[in-house]
Amino acid sequence: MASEIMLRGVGRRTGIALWRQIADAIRAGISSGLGDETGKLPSETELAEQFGVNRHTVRSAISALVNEGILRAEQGRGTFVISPSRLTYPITRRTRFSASLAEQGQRGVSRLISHDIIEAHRDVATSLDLEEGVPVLQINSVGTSDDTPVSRTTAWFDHARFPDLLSHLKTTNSVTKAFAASGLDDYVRQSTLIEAYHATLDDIEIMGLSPGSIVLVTHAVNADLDGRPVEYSKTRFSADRVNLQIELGSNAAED
Amino acid sequence: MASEIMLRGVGRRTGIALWRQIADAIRAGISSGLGDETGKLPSETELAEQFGVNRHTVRSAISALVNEGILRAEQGRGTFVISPSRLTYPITRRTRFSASLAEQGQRGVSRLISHDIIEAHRDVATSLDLEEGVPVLQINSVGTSDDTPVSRTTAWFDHARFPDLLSHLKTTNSVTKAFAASGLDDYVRQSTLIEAYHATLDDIEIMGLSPGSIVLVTHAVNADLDGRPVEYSKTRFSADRVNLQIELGSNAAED
DNA sequence: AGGCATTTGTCCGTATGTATG
DNA sequence: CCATACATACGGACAAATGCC
Repeated sequence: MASEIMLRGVGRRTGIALWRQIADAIRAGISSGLGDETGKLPSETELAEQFGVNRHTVRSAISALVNEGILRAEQGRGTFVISPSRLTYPITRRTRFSASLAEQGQRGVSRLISHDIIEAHRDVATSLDLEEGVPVLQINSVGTSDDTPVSRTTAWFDHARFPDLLSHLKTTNSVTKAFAASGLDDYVRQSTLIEAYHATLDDIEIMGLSPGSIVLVTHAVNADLDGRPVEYSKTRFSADRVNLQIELGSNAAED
Repeated sequence: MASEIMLRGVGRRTGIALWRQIADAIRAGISSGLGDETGKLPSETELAEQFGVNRHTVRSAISALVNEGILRAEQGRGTFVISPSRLTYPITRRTRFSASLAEQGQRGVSRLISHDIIEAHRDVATSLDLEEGVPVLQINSVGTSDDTPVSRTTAWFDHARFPDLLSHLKTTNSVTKAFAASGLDDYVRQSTLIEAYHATLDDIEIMGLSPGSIVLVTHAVNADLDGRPVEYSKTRFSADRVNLQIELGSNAAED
């Protein structure tokens, strides 16, 4: 079926090598159902025709994707898609990190990789409704689904209000449970801002992305039921591996 | 002030030319407050040092951004930022296209550029809860803020239910008013899916983007107050020009 | 006015990466 | 594998415009 979704979209003298443009197009096409039922891509010659380039150029693109672990090339048989599907990450008033990932990917986990007590600077202070310079707990974690890193998060918490949060985080490995152990039973998503940019070197290293790939960034504030912010987080999702699903709430008549 | 936000992040042999990586970094840095109060960038020599490249390479990057209309270079004086700010587009249960744009950019308009009656195929049919193959109205429009295109939308409507929608759209130039003229007084956002990918040639032409830049895509379903879908739309935002702001609704306890 | 530092603009040549056939 | 053409990146030198002393 669908194998001419991408067709054209490559240009020259753009500062982006043709082989990378084609690699990006194939990677994007895979999530929208490129490749037949067996996951077999069109032949190099066919792809070269579709994109209007030389077969060598297509080979460079495929070679890069094989290197990323997205494709597998078998001599005499063809080129095959390895991980065909894209994760859908829900954003709701009650978004819970680890739970959401686990629902779709079989083994979704969030792993704490570093932490620190720092002074809140502008963005963090305003988001958490604190004075600049007060101590906040900053944690970095990586979200994984089926052994593939799909996101990385930096989150900040008011250290004065939750002095023992870090130790709870380490034992429970869950923000929700750590909050509960700190006496906060429930919290809701207060605001979410979404932007997108090209992966930085850090993104590339930590999430195993390829240069030039896209990162979806959410800036989120969670608040307790009184509306006081308790967590500010910045999560970078690999746009090749996840979509964001916004749930604005019940769609019954609102009044 | 802030002029070393970007610092590093360029790599070689990646298939993406250094000048384009640097152009992307500068473009991204501008929205996070690069350049001093007067909008003056560091000199070409300084930038070259910061990025660890030759001055000529920085010049290529700047030249591309001047061409995009983002920077202005003046011999003997320096290089200056022209349009410093990024638009924030809100997504709520009651998102209204033209109104939202108009609030921030002074002159936000949505312009209809083409339309057609076509047969619904899979995505459209399932999103609108119709049978595949039934006639639907498809419209293409471009959203503009301050004479700069910031988004382009393709939207589909059930032709059987709203046979006169197109003529209403042409006269009112507003989906909300056209719905009202067709007897639908109110509607709410039912679902929103967000993804991101590299700009296609169409995106580049229609929105005046540069190759390799990023497009944020929202797939949205609007429904009447009985929950029946009335509009399915796919909007592509220039990620360099807009952020998406998610409003999940009141954050009082929900039960 | 002149002199000088700073900054962008233009030219040269050369090495390497990219793309074709 | 090979040869060829063009884009990219570097290094250096100098011109042109600006602003300040």
